[in-house]
Amino acid sequence: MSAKPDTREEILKTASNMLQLRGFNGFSYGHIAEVLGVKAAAVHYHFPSKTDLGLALIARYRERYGRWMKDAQGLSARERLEGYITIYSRFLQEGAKACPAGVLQAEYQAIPEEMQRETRRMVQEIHRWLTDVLEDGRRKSEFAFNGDGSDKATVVMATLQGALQGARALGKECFQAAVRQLKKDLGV
Amino acid sequence: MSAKPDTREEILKTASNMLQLRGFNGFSYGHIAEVLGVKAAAVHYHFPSKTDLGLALIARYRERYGRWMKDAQGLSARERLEGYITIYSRFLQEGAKACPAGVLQAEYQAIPEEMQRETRRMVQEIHRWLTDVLEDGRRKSEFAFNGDGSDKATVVMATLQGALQGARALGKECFQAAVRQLKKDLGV
DNA sequence: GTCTATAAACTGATAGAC
DNA sequence: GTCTATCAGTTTATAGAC
Repeated sequence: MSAKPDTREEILKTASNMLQLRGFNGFSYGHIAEVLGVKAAAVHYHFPSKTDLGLALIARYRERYGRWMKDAQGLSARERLEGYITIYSRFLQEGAKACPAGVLQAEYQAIPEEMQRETRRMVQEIHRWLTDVLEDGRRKSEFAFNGDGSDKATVVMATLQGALQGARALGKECFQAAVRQLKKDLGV
Repeated sequence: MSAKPDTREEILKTASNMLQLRGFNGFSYGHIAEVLGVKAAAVHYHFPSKTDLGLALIARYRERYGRWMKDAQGLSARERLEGYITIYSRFLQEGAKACPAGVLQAEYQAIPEEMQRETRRMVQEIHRWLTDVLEDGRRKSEFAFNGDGSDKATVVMATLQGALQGARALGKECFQAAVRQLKKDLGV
């Protein structure tokens, strides 16, 4: 198995990297093709339009988040939060990648409408999940914070997203600093 | 006065809007020219290369921040923080604009090296200023928070930046929610 | 000094070769 | 089914008109 080159998967991997490093409008079919050693038109075979490629990327991110959330279901709120943070921490290790949702939101007005819609869905899904984790954790005294759980989820998401981007200008320590503070603010 | 059309200033205004709404790679000289009712090449007269335009934009943002910080010097830490938040709040009102630094960091690897450097300077400047405000405020018991002032500044910047972007997917309330939580976490 | 006509390179996309 | 040759439109940039 895995003997098949599976160009489609290679395209998605390459495009995902470029999206997180350069933004959706920061790479072209030509860039992807160059990495894979094919012509740009070969990429068009697998993803006819760039919108198709973008939608496939978002769908992939959503699937992964979904699978991950399902796997984490049994864990304590604290462990789930820890795991969530680890996802972002890994992005940083993989060469200062930003959060996909963050990148897409940053250039929101410059991506196709369908991608805007799917981006919204992805973000809303994560926000709902995180709200639940935080409120559950507070009920069980794993976390301590004031105010709405939904508000706190907004802060946590925004902070991790922003800190990942901030790491480009302030260095990687920026992200660890943000995580430290976030935890302090959650009484962890 | 102000009889002169001052194309240069019009270009900067238009480009600034587009940068905050669409990202640096999300607009072209053609887009700007269309808004101003001239040809794309006319824009090249004022800013020979797109890098020149980008650098002028960042310089402009830095000047404004600098002037604003100077004007705020006499104020209490709490007032300075409030003013800082208002800057972002205004971005949101002006049609869901994102923070310039946030946008540039999001597509960091896809902007010219000189712009990366100037972006870093801008972010570091703001970070230093905010660290000072937070530590000063804590000394004078205007704020209450644990940990390093620099860490806290990282969180505040990242959160506002992230929340402004998050407003695209979660709605404008997202930003107010983040501000509410930030203030709670500062004991304000 | 200011802008337009024009070119060279790139980008997204189609038609057709293997 | 998979990929290459090729095209039309855009984007950045230059040379030259007013």
